[in-house]
This record gives sequence, C-alpha cells and structure tokens, in this order.
Amino acid sequence: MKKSGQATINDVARLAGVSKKTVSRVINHSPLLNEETRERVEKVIAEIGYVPNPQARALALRRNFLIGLIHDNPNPHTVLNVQQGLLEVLRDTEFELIVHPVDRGSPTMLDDIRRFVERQRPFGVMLLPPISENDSLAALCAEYGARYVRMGSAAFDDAEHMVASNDREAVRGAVTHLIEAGHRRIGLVLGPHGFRSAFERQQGYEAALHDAGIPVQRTLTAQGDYTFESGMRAAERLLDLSPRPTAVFSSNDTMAAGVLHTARQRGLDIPRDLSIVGFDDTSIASQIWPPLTTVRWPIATMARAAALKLIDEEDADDAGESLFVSTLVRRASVAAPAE
Amino acid sequence: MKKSGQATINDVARLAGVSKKTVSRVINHSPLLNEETRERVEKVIAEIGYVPNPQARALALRRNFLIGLIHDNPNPHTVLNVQQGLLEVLRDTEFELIVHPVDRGSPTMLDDIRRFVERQRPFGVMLLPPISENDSLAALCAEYGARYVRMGSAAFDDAEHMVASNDREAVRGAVTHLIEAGHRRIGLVLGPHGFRSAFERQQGYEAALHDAGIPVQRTLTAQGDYTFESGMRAAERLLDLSPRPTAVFSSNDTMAAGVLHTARQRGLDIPRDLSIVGFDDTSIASQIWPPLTTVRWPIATMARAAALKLIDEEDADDAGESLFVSTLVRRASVAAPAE
DNA sequence: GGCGTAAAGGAAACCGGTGTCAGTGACAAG
DNA sequence: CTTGTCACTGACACCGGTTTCCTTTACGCC
Repeated sequence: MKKSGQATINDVARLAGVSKKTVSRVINHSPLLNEETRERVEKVIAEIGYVPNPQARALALRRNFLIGLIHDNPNPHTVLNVQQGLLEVLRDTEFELIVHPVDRGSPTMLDDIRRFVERQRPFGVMLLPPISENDSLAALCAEYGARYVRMGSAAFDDAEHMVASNDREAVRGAVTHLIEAGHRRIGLVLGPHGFRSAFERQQGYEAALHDAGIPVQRTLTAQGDYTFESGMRAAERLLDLSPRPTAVFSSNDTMAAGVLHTARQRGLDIPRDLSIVGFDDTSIASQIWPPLTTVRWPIATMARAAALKLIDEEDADDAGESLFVSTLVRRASVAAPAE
Repeated sequence: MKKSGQATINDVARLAGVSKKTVSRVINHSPLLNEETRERVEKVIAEIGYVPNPQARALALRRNFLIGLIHDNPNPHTVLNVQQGLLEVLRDTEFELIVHPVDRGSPTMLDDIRRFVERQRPFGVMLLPPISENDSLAALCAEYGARYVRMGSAAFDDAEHMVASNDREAVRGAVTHLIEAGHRRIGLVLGPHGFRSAFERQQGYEAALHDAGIPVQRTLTAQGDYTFESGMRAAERLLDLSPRPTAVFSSNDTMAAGVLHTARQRGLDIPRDLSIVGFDDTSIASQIWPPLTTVRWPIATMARAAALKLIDEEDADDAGESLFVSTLVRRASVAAPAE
C-alpha cells in the first residue's frame, strides 16, 4: 500500500489479520494450519503479489539455495551442456545457478575459488574437468560445508561426489572399431599432459591395441593440447611417418578436425587414405566433411545426475548413478584401410 | 571459538573490543575512524578469517549484488563469450552472475522470467538475442527495478540499455566483398522469421546489391533457421537454380557450414564453384575446410561494456559505448567466380 | 575554567524472514 | 466441574549485517 517496494511478510500478516509466523507457515506448507486461515492468507498473498525475499530467508535458515558451477573448460559445448543439464533439474526448485569460470594457469586460481566459496557459501558446488581433478578443490568445498560433485573421465571420488564417464572403455571400443575395420597402424593424438581425460583415453587406446595383439609404438603417439592447431601439428608429425598410419584416434573432436585439415592439405582423401575417430561429439563432428566418427558422452545426463546429488534431501546412501556410459557414433570418417 | 560455523561481525566486535558498528565501518572503509582502531579490527578480521555474509548484507542494504543473464540462445559460442565478457568485469566486484536460460517457444517463458526477476530481484539483468528483442521483457525488468541491458544486432533501445552490433553495415560490407570479387548472382540464406538479426542481415545484403546496381531477386533468397540442417536445405534450393548462384551469403556460420556440406555433396569445389560468406566467426568457421570468410562481431567486448552499464555508479549520461563494429574475416571460402 | 565543536564509537532499531515456546479454545475423559 | 489432549496460532528472539541517533572524549579558544 504505502510502500512502493516489494511487499513483505509483514504486509501480508497485517492485511490477513494474522501473525508473521502464520504467513510463514502458509508459505512453507506447514500441515498444522486451519484450512480457512490458509486460504485467507493465500488470497492476500495473491492479491498483493507477495514473494518471499530469498536473502532474508537464507539468513534466517542459515543456508542458501545457491549452486556454484566452477570450471575452467575451454570447450563451450561441454560447459553449456552442463549448464543446461543442471538447470533442467534446478528449474523446478528454489535453487539458482551461479557460474564461476576460473583461469587455469593463473597462479591465483585457487585463491579465486576460495574467495568465491568463502563469500557465497554455496549450498553445492559442481566442479568440471579438468579442475575437478584437483583434490584440494574438493577439500576446499568440504571445508566450507558445501556439497560438491566432481565431473570426470573416470571415477576418482566416492559415488556421492562423482559423476564419471568411462573414457577408457569408450576409447577402447572406438579403437577396437578401427581395428575391426582392418587398421593396424593407428596413430594417437594425445590430450594435454596432466589431464586425467588425456590419460584415460590413452589407456583406452593402448588397451585396444593390446587386446588385438598389436604392439604400442611410441612414434605413433603425438602430443596435443585439445586445440585445433595442436591437432594440425600432431597430424603433420604422424603423416610424415613411413609407413604412414592408416587411422588416427584423436583425444577430442577439435584436434580431430585439425588432423582432418592437415590431411586434406596434403591431398589425402578421408576416409580412404586415413580414417579418423574423435571424442566428444561436439557440433563440429557432424558439421565437418566428412562427418566424424566419434565418442559421445552423456554430458547433460551426467549434469542432471550431479544436480540431483547436490540438492537431494537424503544424502549419502542412495547417491544415484555415478558412472555413465558413452557411445560410439559412427559417421563417415572411418573406412577400411586402402591397401 | 565456540561456534563451528562462519565467523560473524559479532565475533569480530567482541574479540576486538568494539561495537558491531565499528566493525561495519572498517569493512565499508568509512573515513571517520581512528587509524589505530581500524588496524586492531583488521587484525582480528584477518586472524579469524571473517568474511561478511552477503545475504545479511543484501537484507540490510535492501539491494543485492546479483546480475542475471537471461537468454535463449542455441549458440554456445555466443553464450559463453558473453559470460566470459561479463565475468571479466564482475570478477573484481562483489557481483555474482546468475545464469537463467529459458526455453523460447515454451508458452510459460515469460512467466518463467517473471518468476526469476520477482524472486531474485537481481540488481541488473543482461538480455541476449533473440529474446532481448522482446520489449515486454525489458519492461518487466524495469517494473521490478532491475537495471537491464539488451544485446542486439541493431540499436533498438537507449544507449543506456543497449549494446548493439551493426549487422546491417557488416553484412553490407561482406556482400560488397563478394561483389568486388566479381560475383553478381549471390544467394542469401536468411535467418529465422521474426529475428531482428535475420532482418538486419537481409537488409545489409539487399543494401549491398543495391549499391552495386544489382537487382534483388527473391529466388536467390532461401529461408533458414540458423541450424546446420536448414543451411543444407537452403543450399539444395539455391543450387538447384539455373543459372546457379556463384556465391552465397549465409546469415550465420552454422548454416554456412550446411551450405558447404551440401555443395560438396554435389561435387562442387569451394571456393572455385561457389564462394561462401558466413556470420559470427564461431570456431567452426576456422576449423572447417575451406576456412570460412565470415563476419566477426565483438561479443566479449560488448558483454564487458554491458556489464559496466549494469554496475556503474553514475547512471544515465555517460553510458559508455553502445554501438560496436564488426569486422570481415577473410579466409579461403571466397574466390572470383569461375565464369 | 567554561564552552563550543568535531571526531570517534556505542545502543538500539531495523531489514524480512524462521525457530522456540507458550497460550488459546474446543472437546473428550475422569 | 476439572483436567488433559489436540489443533491451531501468536509473541518474541534471532539470523548478520546497516542505519539512526546519541554519548563520550579531546581539543581549541575566549
């Protein structure tokens, strides 16, 4: 009425002729409330358009409804899919998502994250790879009483704190697919040093070769760092080899696109002269020519599961699924070797 | 000491032997404070690691420090660049970014946004295209006392509320580039109906033709919806034309990739048989073969400017820049027509 | 010495909610 | 009629900050 700003619980109480507390009971669906009273209060609430103030609520409850998404991930595809998955779950709750990208490499990164957690005291925190692999980050979250879930390419924490894909198995399957197509000289474009995903994918590659009794040759492995340019450089090294590999597994799609680029520059026909398999199934995989055979991991599904772990009432125990399977998406970048 | 939770202003006051208010003065850098007292309080703050509770602060100040990012943008590249730009500015402030994607097409979209603004009462709101073009959204923000800035492909609001690229001019330049290369039959892949960006880009295309005295032919325009598939379909239509266009301007890169895809399926050589220009300079533009000539708009710069408009003290007046120029990035997808 | 003034800082109220606990009235049992 | 129980509701303190207003102290000046 007189106040121009937001209606408060006091306004509702006064207009409905009840106490604040009763209004609070209505808002929180307390069961011990006279139906008549409830209706009267609800009517007033609707009339004046009262909406509880989340800050005041947070203060009184000594908890808030914020979920932090901390990441240092250069891949928009991944980040956005995670956001989408999280928000699908949070949409119908009173939780809000606060995004907090950080700068890997920056020496202040950890302080940066600490400041964030210290100040906001988020109820839950979602950690994306690669920084999710940092154990001290998880410890930091726990220290400040925040629930956390880490996303990663392998299970490196309890189910309660983890949503993991099984990159090793997925890559093993992908490389086996190449072997079954007849390839024996298969190059590997490795991900950046120190990344768990890079390691897992390498292990999967080696496991597949091992399964098939093919010796692992160091020369067939080229270092990359998940960027397009590094994929190009890696391809240059691999394609200089003699004999040339007839197929390449690239640890992500972006580098695979780089490999494709270099191969084409050298006049090679894909997949006739070189089969390529990527990882991630980002949009480029299906939009490039030829469309890329690649591994798809269920990002949004994992994010949804993570959101549930973060906000679910009954903690511990039934923490829901934590290991997710990836699938090989077969497109046109793989064929039998020319021979 | 006794409390295991967060240290509060009361703890600091007690340990420093001053009142809450004095601690508050220290935190807020009040000038009328004895240097000695300030130091004593600061020492205690550092010792017990006191951090003010943002919720309590928000309640007392009757304002919060939240910036909402509302969007319904299917393009991860754009969204993530915007986030990055915003956060670059917000990083050194006490503001936090809450992301709130919504579902275009959903009939509850407006309610959804209203609920968000009503509940959180964010200090500022950033609206991304295409929903930024919706005037009632801007009105809604204003209604709830939130500052807002709209991002768009043309200036459709005051400088204070707008960061705009000038798509029309940018496309005019891009198409002129094609004309100067010798093309006269230039196809247009249009963006989705009702999108301001689609309209602006179309206008730019027509302006360029007009400048060169080339009549605009309706048959050379194919409808698209910014997706890869729609680009493919549009290309099918355009490439069926006889005489065939020698060049195509696509209203975004994703559709341009679709055009490229279809053209290649038909055995056309790019750019010899068909020149292509895109828009956005997303990562696919440089990773596809051949690399795409495209228009780059300064997303992150615009987002930074928007963040400043949202949080700057001195409102109105010097609202900072609000119109930003795009640049044509020349790559390998344009050549003279084959003749 | 008395007094005005300014600097420094404290007490209490307030922001908008929630928790605790006590109080009310209706009704059944003793 | 008293008592106990139950369903419902309100008074009041509290969450952790800020604001308002007032008091205390120090100091300069006549």
